[in-house]
Amino acid sequence: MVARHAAVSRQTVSNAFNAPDRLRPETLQRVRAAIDELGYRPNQAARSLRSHSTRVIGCRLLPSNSGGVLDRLLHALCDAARASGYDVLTFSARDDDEEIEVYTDLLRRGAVDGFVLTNTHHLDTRPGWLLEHAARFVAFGRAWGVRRTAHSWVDVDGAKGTSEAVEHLARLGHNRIAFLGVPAGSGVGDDRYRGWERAAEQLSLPVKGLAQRAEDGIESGRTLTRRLLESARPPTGIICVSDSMAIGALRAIEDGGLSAGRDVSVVGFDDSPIAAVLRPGLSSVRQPIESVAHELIDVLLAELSERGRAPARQLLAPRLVVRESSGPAPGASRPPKARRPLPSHTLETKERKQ
Amino acid sequence: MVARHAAVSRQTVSNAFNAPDRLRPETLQRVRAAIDELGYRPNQAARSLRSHSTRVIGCRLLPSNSGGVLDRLLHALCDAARASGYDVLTFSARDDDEEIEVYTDLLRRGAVDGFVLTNTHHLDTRPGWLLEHAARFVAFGRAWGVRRTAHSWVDVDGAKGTSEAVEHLARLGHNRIAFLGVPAGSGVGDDRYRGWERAAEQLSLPVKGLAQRAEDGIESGRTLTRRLLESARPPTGIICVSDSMAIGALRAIEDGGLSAGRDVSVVGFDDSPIAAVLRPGLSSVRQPIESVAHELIDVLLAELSERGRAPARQLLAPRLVVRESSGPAPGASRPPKARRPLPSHTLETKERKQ
DNA sequence: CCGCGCAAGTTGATCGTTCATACTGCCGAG
DNA sequence: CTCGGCAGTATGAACGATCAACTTGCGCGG
Repeated sequence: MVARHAAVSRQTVSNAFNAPDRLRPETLQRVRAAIDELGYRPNQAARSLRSHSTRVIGCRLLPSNSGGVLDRLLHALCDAARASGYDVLTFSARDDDEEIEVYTDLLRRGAVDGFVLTNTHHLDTRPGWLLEHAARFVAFGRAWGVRRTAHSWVDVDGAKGTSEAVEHLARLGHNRIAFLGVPAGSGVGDDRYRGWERAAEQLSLPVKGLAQRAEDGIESGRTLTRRLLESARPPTGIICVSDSMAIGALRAIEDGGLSAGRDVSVVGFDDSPIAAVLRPGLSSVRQPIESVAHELIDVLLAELSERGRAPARQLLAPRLVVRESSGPAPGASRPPKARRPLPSHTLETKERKQ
Repeated sequence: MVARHAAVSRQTVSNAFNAPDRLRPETLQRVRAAIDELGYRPNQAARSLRSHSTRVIGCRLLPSNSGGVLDRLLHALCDAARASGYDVLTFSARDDDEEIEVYTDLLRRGAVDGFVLTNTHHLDTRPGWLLEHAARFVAFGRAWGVRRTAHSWVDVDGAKGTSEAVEHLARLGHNRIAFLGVPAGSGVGDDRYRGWERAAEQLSLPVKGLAQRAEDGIESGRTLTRRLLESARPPTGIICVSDSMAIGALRAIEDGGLSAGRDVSVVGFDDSPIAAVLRPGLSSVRQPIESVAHELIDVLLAELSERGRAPARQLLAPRLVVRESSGPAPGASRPPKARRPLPSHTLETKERKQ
C-alpha cells in the first residue's frame, strides 16, 4: 500500500474507498488527495479474494437473431453496471444446458457475483438451477409457466404494447385488426396475444378468426398474412408478435398488390433497427431497454447486498413508435377518434433514443 | 485446498492445472479424479492475485450502428476466449477518450490482462496510449495513417472485397461500375475504394466520374446514386462502401422507376442482417468475423505470454455473398465470362455461417 | 561405494486487500 | 478522580492460490 503517502494506515485508505463516512472529513480529504496524486486503484483480485465479491456480473450473449434488442440491452447494462462500480462479463452458449455449465464454471471459480438472465422462456430450467445453487441473479423476463416465482425479475409489459397498438389502429379507423402470433405456450407470445385480445374486446372489435399463429419468422408472417388477406373478410390492420413477422406481413401485402400503410396497416414488435430502414417504415412497439437495464442492475445489486430479501418484480411499459406502415383505415376518410393529432404516440423523426 | 482428498499437496493440485506434464501420469489421474469428484475449480481471485494474470480480456462495445458486425464479433470472441480459458469483459464508451479512461481504470485495478480494440480509425489515439502504458492488446483493424505500426492487428482485406465485387459484376457483363464511398481519409473507406479502382483498371473499365463520396448513411447513398443515374452515362453497377449506402442506392433506383438487380446492380459491404431481409436481397461482401475473432484471441494470447515479441499482423479475405440485387447487365444477354456457373462465389441459400 | 543429476513432490513465503479486533484519545456522567 | 463509551485509526490475520526454493528417491557413471 503505497498510499501511506498520506501518513495513515492501510486500513484507513481502505475505508476511504469502502466506508468514507467513518473517516474524519479532514482525513478523508488528505487520503483522497494522496490517492489522486498516486493514481491508486485497489487491486481487484486482492479485494475479491478477501471480500468474496468480484464486482463482476455475468451475462449471456443472446443469439443475434433478437433484432438488436440484445445489443441495446448489453450496452445499457454495461453503462448501468459501471455507474455502480461493477463490470459485465459476457459469454455465449448454444443452449440453456451449456449456459448452466458456464454458470457452474464461473460460480466455482468465483469469477462473478451474479447473473443477468436473458431470454427467459416457458419452463426455463435456469432460474431453478440458480436458486438451487444459491446464486444471485435477476431475469429479464418473467418466470413464465411457473406458479410462484421465487426470484427477481424485470420485464416489459408486452400485453400493454399490443393493446396500445390495437388502440392506435382503432383510432385510425380500423375495425378488423388481426394478430400474428407464435404458437401458444411461449410466455412472451401469449402475453402479447392477450394484449391484442383484451384491447379488441374492450373496443368491441371482432377477434374470431383474426388470430393466426406459427413459428416466428419472415416466411411465417408472409404465409399467415396471405391467408388472412385471402379470407372472406380480410383485416385492414395487422399486429405482429415480432418485427420478423411484420416484415413477412409487409411482403404478403405487396405480393397481393396492396399497399402497406394505405390498404393494410401493420405494426411490429421490438422496433429492431430494420424497422426504421424498411419502406414503408414499420410501426413497432419499442421496449424501454435502457430502463430495463437500470432496473436489472438495481435489483441485482439489492439482491447481492441483502441475502434472503423478497424477490423484486418490475414491469415496465413499452412505447409504440409510429411509422408509415400504419395509416388511416381505407374508406375511413375521417377516422372516428383521430381528429386531433394523436396524443399518446409520437411520430418518429429520425433516430429516437428511449 | 480441499483437494488433499487425493493425498497430495496443494502445489501438486496446482500443477495438475498449470503444468500437468510435471506430474507422473498416475498421480495426475488421481488428482484429476479428486478434482472431478469434488467439483473443484481454482479460485480466480487468488490465482490472479498471485500470478498477476486475470485471464480476462477487455473489449469495448461498439455503438450498435455497425450493422451486426460487432454482435458477431463479440459472440465469436467470447467463444474463442473461453476455449482458451479466458473470459471477456465488456464496457461501453461514448468516444475514444472515455475508452481510454476505462482502460486506465481496468489496468490500474488489474481487472484485465489485455484488450481487443475495435473500430480502429485514422489517427486513432488508442494504440499509442496503450503502447505507452505497456498494455497488451490487439486491434481489429490496421493502424491507419501511421507509418510504422508497432502493435499487433488483425484485419479484413477490404480492397480485396471490393475487387471481387467488381469482378463479380464484370462477369455479369457490367462495364460501367460505380463506387459509393466515404470521404477520403478514413482508412477503411480508402481501402475499399482502392479495391474498386484497382479491379476496374485491371479490367480496363472506366473509373472517371464513377466514384462518389459522402458521409456514410442511407440518405447519402440515395443522393449519390440519384446523381449517378441522372448523369450522361449512368453506371449499370454500383459497389458501396457499406450496406447503408447500398440501401440508399436501392431506394434511388426504385425512385427512378428502375429495378435493382435488373436495370442496375448493387453490391453492399458487411452483409448486415438487413441485407438478407431486403427486397431484392442485397449482395454484400461478408467479413469472416469468426476467423477474425480466433486470430484476435490467438494473437493476444501470444502477446500476453511473450513480452516484447514482434507485432503480429493478419489480413483475412472477405467473401462476396450474392443475392438478387446483382444480376446480369441489361442488354448483355450472354454475359462475356459467365457461361459456366460462377466459380468463386457461392449463392446463398438461407443463413450461411462463416 | 560415492556422489551427481534429474524427476516428482513438498514447504514456506507471498500477492494486496479487507475483516475482526485492539488501541488511543476525548468527553461526560457518576 | 475514575471509568464507561464512542469515534477514529492502527494492527495482525486471513482470503486461496502460485512462486521459488527445498527435499526426497532413484538411476547411473566414475
